[in-house]
Amino acid sequence: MAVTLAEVAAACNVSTSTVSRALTDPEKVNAETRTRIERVARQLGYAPSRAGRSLVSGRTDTVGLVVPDIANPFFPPIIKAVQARARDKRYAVLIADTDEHVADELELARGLSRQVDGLILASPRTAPADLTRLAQQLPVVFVNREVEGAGSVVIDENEGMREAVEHLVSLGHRRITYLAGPRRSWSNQQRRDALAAACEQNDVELRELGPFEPQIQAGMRAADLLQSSEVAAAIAYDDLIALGVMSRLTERGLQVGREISVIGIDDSPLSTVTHPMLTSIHVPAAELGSAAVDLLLEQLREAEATPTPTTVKLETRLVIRGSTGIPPDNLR
Amino acid sequence: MAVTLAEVAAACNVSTSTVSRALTDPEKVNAETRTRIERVARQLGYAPSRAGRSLVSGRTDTVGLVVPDIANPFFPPIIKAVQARARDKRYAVLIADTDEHVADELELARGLSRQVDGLILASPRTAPADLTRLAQQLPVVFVNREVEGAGSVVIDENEGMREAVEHLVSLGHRRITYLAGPRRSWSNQQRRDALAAACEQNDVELRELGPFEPQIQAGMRAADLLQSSEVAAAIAYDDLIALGVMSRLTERGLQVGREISVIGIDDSPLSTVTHPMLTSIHVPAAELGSAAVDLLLEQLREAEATPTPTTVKLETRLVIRGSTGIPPDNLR
DNA sequence: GATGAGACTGCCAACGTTTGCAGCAAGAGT
DNA sequence: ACTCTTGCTGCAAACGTTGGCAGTCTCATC
Repeated sequence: MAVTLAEVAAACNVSTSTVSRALTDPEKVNAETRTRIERVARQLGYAPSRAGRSLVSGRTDTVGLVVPDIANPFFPPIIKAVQARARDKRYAVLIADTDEHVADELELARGLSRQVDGLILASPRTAPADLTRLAQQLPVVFVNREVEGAGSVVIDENEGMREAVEHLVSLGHRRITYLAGPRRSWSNQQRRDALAAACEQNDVELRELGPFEPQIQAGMRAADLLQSSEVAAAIAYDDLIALGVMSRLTERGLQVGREISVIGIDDSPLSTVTHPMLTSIHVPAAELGSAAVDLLLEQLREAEATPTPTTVKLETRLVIRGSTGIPPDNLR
Repeated sequence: MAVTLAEVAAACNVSTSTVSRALTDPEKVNAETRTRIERVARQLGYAPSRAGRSLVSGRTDTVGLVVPDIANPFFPPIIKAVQARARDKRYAVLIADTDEHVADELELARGLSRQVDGLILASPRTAPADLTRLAQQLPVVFVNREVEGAGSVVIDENEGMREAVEHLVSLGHRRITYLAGPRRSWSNQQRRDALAAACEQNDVELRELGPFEPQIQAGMRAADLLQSSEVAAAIAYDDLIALGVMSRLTERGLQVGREISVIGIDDSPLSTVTHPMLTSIHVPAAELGSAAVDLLLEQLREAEATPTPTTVKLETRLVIRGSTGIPPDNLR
């Protein structure tokens, strides 16, 4: 079917080994034969069989990527960055979507682990022990989560949160509601802690509603709860929740950015489609993705040597748009 | 490293062939030995090597999926459906994103073609001849595009467009502007034709602006052009353009749904986050994805026999929300 | 002219799986 | 007692690639 080394070899009157070397280890073979082989190979449309190669090398030149929800606009930029970086390094990417189903996460990762050299898990919600065990079986890099004994790329929410709280305070807010993400989510913990610290420091009262799934629908539900409270400023676990909140509040006749302020996290492309546009804490999604690939490939290179579990931390910052403003007098 | 057939065989005192048969062709081996082998295999955590298997079978049990832009909310539902259906059938999915870069499309597809059994190309913009040639080299199914000699899954925009035009007419509109998609896009042609036919039938004047890339930014640009025209109703090539239009118009103080009506196509999840919510022509994205997989696997089964290039056509319908309304008196 | 070095190249085994063929034992039919 | 079937199992080849090892040839050196 496809052109094999043997056919190229026959056409050149050399052995398969020579052809193999000519194409992968150019300086090991006579310049003249090499160019001849290269020409014939190109002419015949030769492409190495990945199966044959990986059988002997033990590698697959493929990395796996597990995300909770491709439809969540936070992830596509990460996915794109992962693919781009992987492609640069001649790796293919297998993607699995768990559909926010925590139970499938580990199963999908295990399934993938048979056909990849390493794994990138984005925002996993599986129990720490299981993740550590997984990381012992093959190189794994976690995005948005720190795991014992494995590499990870995380964001530091503190700066962004501090800016967000200071922004609200400067507008006159003294009370903030946190619209929490999934209960067992690692990044929900991080964000909540960062927000609590920032509130403490600025003498702001912090309340909490939730948990909510990172979906627009959940945000709409959150809006109703929020509206019946006495708080005029909300910071949501992510943009989707924030957008759901905005959508629902607007629908109910409230003016977001005047009567109530909403801040999201992720600064996804969607932040700019609503009116008013969503004030959001920017997360460097693309960097998250490419850093994860770099870290993973590093681990692959070191192989069995020292796994050196590194954590890369990326900064966040507030992007102010129209969804935040001065609170009404009665809620200052 | 990983557990192999040979190890299981040794542990069971049988040959590798027997183990292989026991696990893939159960009725070919004695019931007793089979259960013993199955037990040991599970115990040892045996998992077949995909490389070994595909070397002899010639298959990879993987399908490729090429999309123009993961970040475009139209595609995630398709991707999810493809993955889900493929997983059911024990296939893995390799995804490639062309970033709307037409030139990369074919290159990515070719690269993928070496490691997959078949390919699904979503909304390709490559020239027909190249696509036909690609389809001759391996099984390919096209989504949102009909290609000579290859299977495809497309949508029939006619019904949805008819409903959209009738909806606008019933509100009092006599003029509609089409915000065109990319010039060489097959589905742009389809949509434009369907719209033209519907306008003709309803005695509506049709104008056109564009072309625009399917991105929110482009929609914003479209909004300014639209606003300076004398038309109070627009149907956009897709939801992203429509959302960009709405966002920009709202920003400039116009009331979408009153002073101007906007209709999108795709009915993506985003349609409900804006205010007013976007009236959109619903496209069955999930069905598009699973139908594509079904069609592709069918082609794989038939193998070299008869490629039988089938076209599956899915229906569209209008979903009325808040972005459409009665036109102002001076623009009736 | 013998020796050694160096540059290329070919042979062959190995990777893990599947599968056609042959072997074997046990039982059925004559 | 003989052959024939039937049911099960093992042998060995094949898939395409890589890489260690050894072989050949050329050329310089003494």
